[in-house]
Amino acid sequence: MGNADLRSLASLSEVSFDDLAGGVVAVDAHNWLYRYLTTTVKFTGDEVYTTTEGEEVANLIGIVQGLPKFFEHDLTPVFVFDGGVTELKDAEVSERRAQREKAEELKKEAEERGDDMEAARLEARTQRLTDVIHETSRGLLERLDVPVIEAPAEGEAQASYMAKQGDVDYVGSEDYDTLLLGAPYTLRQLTSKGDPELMDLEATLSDLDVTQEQLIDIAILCGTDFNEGISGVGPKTALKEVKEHGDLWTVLEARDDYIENADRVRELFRDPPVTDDYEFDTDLSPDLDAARAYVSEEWEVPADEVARGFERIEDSLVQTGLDQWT
DNA sequence: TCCCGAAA
DNA sequence: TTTCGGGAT
Repeated sequence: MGNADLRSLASLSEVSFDDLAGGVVAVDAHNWLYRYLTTTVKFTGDEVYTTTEGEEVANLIGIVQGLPKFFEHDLTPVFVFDGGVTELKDAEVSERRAQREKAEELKKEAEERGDDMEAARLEARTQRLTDVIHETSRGLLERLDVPVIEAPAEGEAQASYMAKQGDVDYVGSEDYDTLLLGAPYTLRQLTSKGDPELMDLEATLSDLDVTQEQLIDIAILCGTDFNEGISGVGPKTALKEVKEHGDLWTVLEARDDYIENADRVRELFRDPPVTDDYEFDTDLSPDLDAARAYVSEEWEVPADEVARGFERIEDSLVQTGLDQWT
Protein backbone atom coordinates (compact mmCIF):
# COMPACT_ATOMS: atom_id res chain seq x y z
CA MET A 1 0.00 0.00 0.00
CA GLY A 2 0.99 3.56 -0.42
CA ASN A 3 2.96 5.10 2.34
CA ALA A 4 3.12 8.64 3.56
CA ASP A 5 6.65 9.75 4.03
CA LEU A 6 5.81 11.61 7.19
CA ARG A 7 9.46 11.84 8.15
CA SER A 8 9.85 15.00 6.13
CA LEU A 9 6.98 16.61 8.02
CA ALA A 10 7.74 15.40 11.53
CA SER A 11 9.57 17.40 14.15
CA LEU A 12 12.48 15.20 15.12
CA SER A 13 15.36 15.85 17.45
CA GLU A 14 18.19 13.88 18.91
CA VAL A 15 17.97 13.42 22.64
CA SER A 16 20.33 11.81 25.07
CA PHE A 17 19.29 8.98 27.32
CA ASP A 18 20.10 11.20 30.28
CA ASP A 19 17.18 13.43 29.36
CA LEU A 20 14.85 10.46 29.45
CA ALA A 21 15.92 9.01 32.79
CA GLY A 22 13.01 8.11 35.02
CA GLY A 23 10.60 7.97 32.08
CA VAL A 24 8.11 5.28 31.21
CA VAL A 25 7.85 4.21 27.59
CA ALA A 26 5.02 2.22 26.02
CA VAL A 27 6.79 0.04 23.50
CA ASP A 28 4.99 -1.14 20.42
CA ALA A 29 5.98 -4.78 20.96
CA HIS A 30 5.43 -5.92 17.39
CA ASN A 31 7.60 -3.17 16.02
CA TRP A 32 10.33 -3.62 18.61
CA LEU A 33 10.49 -7.41 18.39
CA TYR A 34 10.48 -7.41 14.64
CA ARG A 35 13.65 -5.38 14.62
CA TYR A 36 15.41 -7.92 16.79
CA LEU A 37 14.07 -10.84 14.82
CA THR A 38 15.43 -9.50 11.58
CA THR A 39 18.78 -8.33 12.91
CA THR A 40 19.62 -10.96 15.52
CA VAL A 41 18.88 -13.83 13.20
CA LYS A 42 20.82 -12.48 10.31
CA PHE A 43 24.27 -12.59 11.79
CA THR A 44 24.06 -15.84 13.65
CA GLY A 45 22.01 -18.21 11.53
CA ASP A 46 18.99 -19.93 12.95
CA GLU A 47 20.26 -23.26 14.30
CA VAL A 48 21.04 -21.93 17.75
CA TYR A 49 17.62 -20.49 18.22
CA THR A 50 15.57 -23.45 17.21
CA THR A 51 14.30 -25.81 19.89
CA THR A 52 14.26 -29.59 19.47
CA GLU A 53 10.68 -29.19 18.41
CA GLY A 54 11.68 -26.74 15.74
CA GLU A 55 10.27 -23.61 17.32
CA GLU A 56 12.14 -20.48 16.47
CA VAL A 57 12.54 -18.34 19.53
CA ALA A 58 15.11 -15.74 18.50
CA ASN A 59 12.75 -13.25 20.13
CA LEU A 60 13.92 -14.43 23.57
CA ILE A 61 17.47 -13.48 22.73
CA GLY A 62 16.26 -10.21 21.29
CA ILE A 63 14.46 -9.36 24.51
CA VAL A 64 17.38 -10.27 26.75
CA GLN A 65 19.72 -8.20 24.61
CA GLY A 66 17.31 -5.32 24.16
CA LEU A 67 16.03 -4.74 27.68
CA PRO A 68 19.35 -3.60 29.20
CA LYS A 69 19.14 -0.54 27.00
CA PHE A 70 16.08 0.56 28.96
CA PHE A 71 17.25 -0.45 32.41
CA GLU A 72 20.73 1.00 32.10
CA HIS A 73 19.22 4.36 31.33
CA ASP A 74 16.53 4.19 33.98
CA LEU A 75 13.76 3.95 31.40
CA THR A 76 10.85 1.69 32.26
CA PRO A 77 9.36 -0.17 29.31
CA VAL A 78 5.74 -1.24 29.11
CA PHE A 79 5.21 -3.67 26.25
CA VAL A 80 2.02 -3.30 24.27
CA PHE A 81 1.05 -6.26 22.13
CA ASP A 82 -1.31 -6.29 19.17
CA GLY A 83 -4.75 -7.78 19.42
CA GLY A 84 -6.77 -8.36 16.28
CA VAL A 85 -5.83 -6.97 12.91
CA THR A 86 -7.91 -4.16 11.54
CA GLU A 87 -9.99 -5.25 8.60
CA LEU A 88 -8.87 -2.33 6.50
CA LYS A 89 -5.32 -3.52 6.87
CA ASP A 90 -6.04 -6.74 4.99
CA ALA A 91 -4.45 -5.46 1.82
CA GLU A 92 -1.30 -4.43 3.65
CA VAL A 93 -1.12 -7.72 5.50
CA SER A 94 -1.44 -9.83 2.39
CA GLU A 95 1.13 -7.72 0.63
CA ARG A 96 3.59 -8.41 3.43
CA ARG A 97 2.79 -12.09 3.28
CA ALA A 98 3.51 -12.04 -0.44
CA GLN A 99 6.84 -10.34 0.15
CA ARG A 100 7.75 -12.90 2.78
CA GLU A 101 6.90 -15.77 0.48
CA LYS A 102 8.96 -14.22 -2.25
CA ALA A 103 11.91 -13.99 0.14
CA GLU A 104 11.46 -17.62 1.14
CA GLU A 105 11.57 -18.67 -2.50
CA LEU A 106 14.70 -16.65 -3.18
CA LYS A 107 16.30 -18.07 -0.08
CA LYS A 108 15.60 -21.61 -1.22
CA GLU A 109 17.19 -20.85 -4.57
CA ALA A 110 20.23 -19.35 -2.87
CA GLU A 111 20.60 -22.44 -0.69
CA GLU A 112 20.39 -24.71 -3.70
CA ARG A 113 23.24 -23.00 -5.43
CA GLY A 114 25.21 -22.92 -2.17
CA ASP A 115 25.14 -19.18 -1.65
CA ASP A 116 25.05 -19.14 2.16
CA MET A 117 25.59 -15.42 2.52
CA GLU A 118 22.62 -14.62 0.35
CA ALA A 119 20.51 -17.25 2.11
CA ALA A 120 21.30 -15.76 5.53
CA ARG A 121 20.48 -12.30 4.28
CA LEU A 122 17.14 -13.45 2.94
CA GLU A 123 16.38 -15.35 6.12
CA ALA A 124 15.85 -12.03 7.86
CA ARG A 125 13.09 -11.15 5.45
CA THR A 126 11.17 -14.32 6.13
CA GLN A 127 10.69 -13.60 9.82
CA ARG A 128 7.25 -13.13 11.21
CA LEU A 129 5.69 -12.84 14.61
CA THR A 130 4.18 -16.23 15.25
CA ASP A 131 1.94 -17.18 18.16
CA VAL A 132 4.88 -18.92 19.79
CA ILE A 133 6.90 -15.74 19.60
CA HIS A 134 4.07 -13.71 21.07
CA GLU A 135 3.56 -16.25 23.84
CA THR A 136 7.21 -16.75 24.77
CA SER A 137 7.87 -13.02 24.71
CA ARG A 138 5.11 -12.54 27.21
CA GLY A 139 6.39 -15.44 29.29
CA LEU A 140 9.84 -13.93 29.56
CA LEU A 141 8.64 -10.38 30.19
CA GLU A 142 6.39 -11.57 32.98
CA ARG A 143 9.29 -13.26 34.74
CA LEU A 144 11.25 -10.04 34.42
CA ASP A 145 8.27 -8.18 35.86
CA VAL A 146 8.08 -5.96 32.80
CA PRO A 147 4.48 -4.79 32.30
CA VAL A 148 2.65 -6.28 29.34
CA ILE A 149 -0.54 -4.79 27.93
CA GLU A 150 -2.75 -6.50 25.38
CA ALA A 151 -4.25 -4.05 22.92
CA PRO A 152 -7.73 -4.67 21.54
CA ALA A 153 -6.41 -3.94 18.03
CA GLU A 154 -3.19 -2.21 17.07
CA GLY A 155 -0.52 -1.98 19.74
CA GLU A 156 0.60 1.31 18.30
CA ALA A 157 -2.82 2.83 18.81
CA GLN A 158 -3.06 1.57 22.38
CA ALA A 159 0.43 2.81 23.21
CA SER A 160 -0.37 6.21 21.73
CA TYR A 161 -3.57 6.38 23.72
CA MET A 162 -1.75 5.61 26.97
CA ALA A 163 0.72 8.37 26.19
CA LYS A 164 -2.06 10.79 25.36
CA GLN A 165 -3.70 9.99 28.69
CA GLY A 166 -0.43 10.74 30.44
CA ASP A 167 -0.08 7.21 31.81
CA VAL A 168 3.27 6.81 30.08
CA ASP A 169 5.78 9.46 29.02
CA TYR A 170 6.67 8.16 25.56
CA VAL A 171 5.69 5.73 22.87
CA GLY A 172 8.55 3.62 21.59
CA SER A 173 8.12 2.89 17.89
CA GLU A 174 9.89 3.36 14.57
CA ASP A 175 6.65 4.31 12.84
CA TYR A 176 5.41 7.80 12.12
CA ASP A 177 1.82 6.70 12.59
CA THR A 178 2.02 7.53 16.28
CA LEU A 179 1.81 11.18 15.25
CA LEU A 180 -1.53 10.49 13.62
CA LEU A 181 -2.63 8.49 16.62
CA GLY A 182 -1.97 11.43 18.90
CA ALA A 183 1.11 10.31 20.83
CA PRO A 184 2.66 13.50 22.24
CA TYR A 185 6.20 12.10 22.24
CA THR A 186 7.55 9.15 20.32
CA LEU A 187 11.00 7.69 20.83
CA ARG A 188 12.64 6.20 17.77
CA GLN A 189 15.84 4.19 17.41
CA LEU A 190 15.56 2.61 20.83
CA THR A 191 16.95 -0.57 19.34
CA SER A 192 19.93 0.91 17.55
CA LYS A 193 23.35 1.94 18.74
CA GLY A 194 23.37 5.69 19.09
CA ASP A 195 21.13 8.23 20.74
CA PRO A 196 17.39 7.97 20.43
CA GLU A 197 15.36 10.35 18.34
CA LEU A 198 12.41 12.19 19.80
CA MET A 199 9.38 12.95 17.67
CA ASP A 200 7.25 15.76 19.05
CA LEU A 201 3.60 16.04 18.03
CA GLU A 202 2.96 19.58 19.30
CA ALA A 203 6.10 20.87 17.63
CA THR A 204 5.18 19.11 14.39
CA LEU A 205 1.74 20.70 14.31
CA SER A 206 2.99 24.16 15.14
CA ASP A 207 5.89 23.95 12.66
CA LEU A 208 3.48 22.98 9.90
CA ASP A 209 0.73 25.23 11.20
CA VAL A 210 -1.93 22.55 10.87
CA THR A 211 -4.27 20.80 13.28
CA GLN A 212 -4.03 17.17 14.32
CA GLU A 213 -7.04 16.44 12.07
CA GLN A 214 -5.36 18.11 9.12
CA LEU A 215 -2.21 16.08 9.68
CA ILE A 216 -4.29 12.92 9.43
CA ASP A 217 -5.84 14.18 6.20
CA ILE A 218 -2.40 14.94 4.78
CA ALA A 219 -1.26 11.39 5.53
CA ILE A 220 -4.36 9.92 3.90
CA LEU A 221 -3.69 11.92 0.75
CA CYS A 222 -0.16 10.54 0.56
CA GLY A 223 -1.26 7.02 1.41
CA THR A 224 -1.18 5.00 4.64
CA ASP A 225 -1.15 1.34 5.62
CA PHE A 226 -4.91 1.45 5.18
CA ASN A 227 -5.35 3.30 1.92
CA GLU A 228 -3.74 4.03 -1.39
CA GLY A 229 -2.81 7.68 -1.70
CA ILE A 230 -3.22 9.86 -4.74
CA SER A 231 -0.49 9.36 -7.28
CA GLY A 232 1.59 12.43 -7.78
CA VAL A 233 0.80 13.68 -4.29
CA GLY A 234 3.53 13.52 -1.68
CA PRO A 235 3.91 15.23 1.66
CA LYS A 236 4.64 18.68 0.24
CA THR A 237 1.68 18.82 -2.07
CA ALA A 238 -0.66 17.27 0.48
CA LEU A 239 0.38 19.81 3.11
CA LYS A 240 -0.04 22.71 0.74
CA GLU A 241 -3.46 21.65 -0.48
CA VAL A 242 -4.87 20.76 2.92
CA LYS A 243 -3.86 24.17 4.22
CA GLU A 244 -5.31 25.77 1.13
CA HIS A 245 -8.67 23.99 1.14
CA GLY A 246 -9.05 23.11 4.79
CA ASP A 247 -9.53 19.38 4.89
CA LEU A 248 -9.47 16.10 2.99
CA TRP A 249 -12.93 16.43 1.47
CA THR A 250 -12.40 19.89 0.08
CA VAL A 251 -9.04 18.85 -1.35
CA LEU A 252 -10.58 15.84 -3.06
CA GLU A 253 -13.42 17.98 -4.33
CA ALA A 254 -11.02 20.52 -5.80
CA ARG A 255 -9.01 17.80 -7.50
CA ASP A 256 -12.15 15.92 -8.49
CA ASP A 257 -10.57 12.80 -7.03
CA TYR A 258 -11.58 9.99 -4.73
CA ILE A 259 -9.97 7.81 -2.06
CA GLU A 260 -11.44 4.45 -1.18
CA ASN A 261 -12.54 4.15 2.46
CA ALA A 262 -11.17 7.59 3.27
CA ASP A 263 -13.81 8.23 5.93
CA ARG A 264 -13.10 4.96 7.71
CA VAL A 265 -9.34 5.41 7.58
CA ARG A 266 -9.77 8.87 9.04
CA GLU A 267 -11.87 7.47 11.87
CA LEU A 268 -9.29 4.78 12.50
CA PHE A 269 -6.66 7.40 13.24
CA ARG A 270 -8.94 9.78 15.08
CA ASP A 271 -10.63 7.24 17.25
CA PRO A 272 -8.95 3.83 17.04
CA PRO A 273 -10.04 0.81 19.08
CA VAL A 274 -8.27 1.11 22.43
CA THR A 275 -9.00 0.12 25.98
CA ASP A 276 -8.90 1.88 29.35
CA ASP A 277 -8.66 -1.46 31.01
CA TYR A 278 -4.97 -1.53 31.81
CA GLU A 279 -2.81 -1.02 34.82
CA PHE A 280 0.82 -1.60 35.53
CA ASP A 281 3.41 -1.15 38.19
CA THR A 282 6.66 0.50 37.16
CA ASP A 283 8.52 -0.64 40.23
CA LEU A 284 10.04 -3.76 38.76
CA SER A 285 11.16 -6.81 40.71
CA PRO A 286 12.47 -9.24 38.10
CA ASP A 287 13.01 -12.87 38.95
CA LEU A 288 16.24 -13.38 37.04
CA ASP A 289 16.62 -17.02 37.98
CA ALA A 290 13.17 -17.78 36.67
CA ALA A 291 13.89 -15.78 33.53
CA ARG A 292 17.14 -17.62 32.86
CA ALA A 293 15.49 -20.97 33.42
CA TYR A 294 12.62 -20.04 31.15
CA VAL A 295 14.92 -19.09 28.31
CA SER A 296 17.56 -21.77 28.60
CA GLU A 297 15.74 -24.74 30.06
CA GLU A 298 12.19 -24.35 28.92
CA TRP A 299 13.03 -22.92 25.52
CA GLU A 300 16.46 -24.44 25.03
CA VAL A 301 18.37 -21.30 24.17
CA PRO A 302 22.06 -21.96 24.95
CA ALA A 303 22.88 -20.14 28.18
CA ASP A 304 25.96 -18.43 26.73
CA GLU A 305 23.80 -16.73 24.10
CA VAL A 306 21.97 -14.80 26.80
CA ALA A 307 24.53 -14.70 29.60
CA ARG A 308 25.81 -11.23 28.78
CA GLY A 309 22.32 -9.77 28.44
CA PHE A 310 21.20 -11.16 31.78
CA GLU A 311 24.36 -9.86 33.41
CA ARG A 312 23.65 -6.40 32.10
CA ILE A 313 20.09 -6.59 33.36
CA GLU A 314 21.29 -7.73 36.77
CA ASP A 315 23.93 -4.99 36.96
CA SER A 316 21.57 -2.26 35.92
CA LEU A 317 19.09 -3.26 38.58
CA VAL A 318 21.75 -3.22 41.28
CA GLN A 319 22.83 0.15 39.98
CA THR A 320 19.40 1.78 40.09
CA GLY A 321 18.77 0.14 43.45
CA LEU A 322 21.86 1.83 44.88
CA ASP A 323 20.96 5.14 43.30
CA GLN A 324 17.95 5.34 45.54
CA TRP A 325 20.22 5.53 48.58
CA THR A 326 22.65 8.09 47.33
C1' DT B 1 12.30 2.06 6.92
C1' DC B 2 15.97 4.47 4.66
C1' DC B 3 18.48 6.05 0.90
C1' DC B 4 19.45 7.09 -3.62
C1' DG B 5 18.96 7.90 -8.50
C1' DA B 6 15.66 8.52 -12.31
C1' DA B 7 11.93 10.87 -14.03
C1' DA B 8 8.65 14.35 -14.32
C1' DT C 1 11.47 20.63 -6.30
C1' DT C 2 8.90 16.62 -5.68
C1' DT C 3 7.53 11.99 -6.50
C1' DC C 4 8.49 7.35 -7.72
C1' DG C 5 10.84 2.88 -7.83
C1' DG C 6 14.38 -0.30 -6.54
C1' DG C 7 17.54 -2.33 -3.39
C1' DA C 8 19.48 -3.12 1.24
C1' DT C 9 18.29 -3.85 6.35
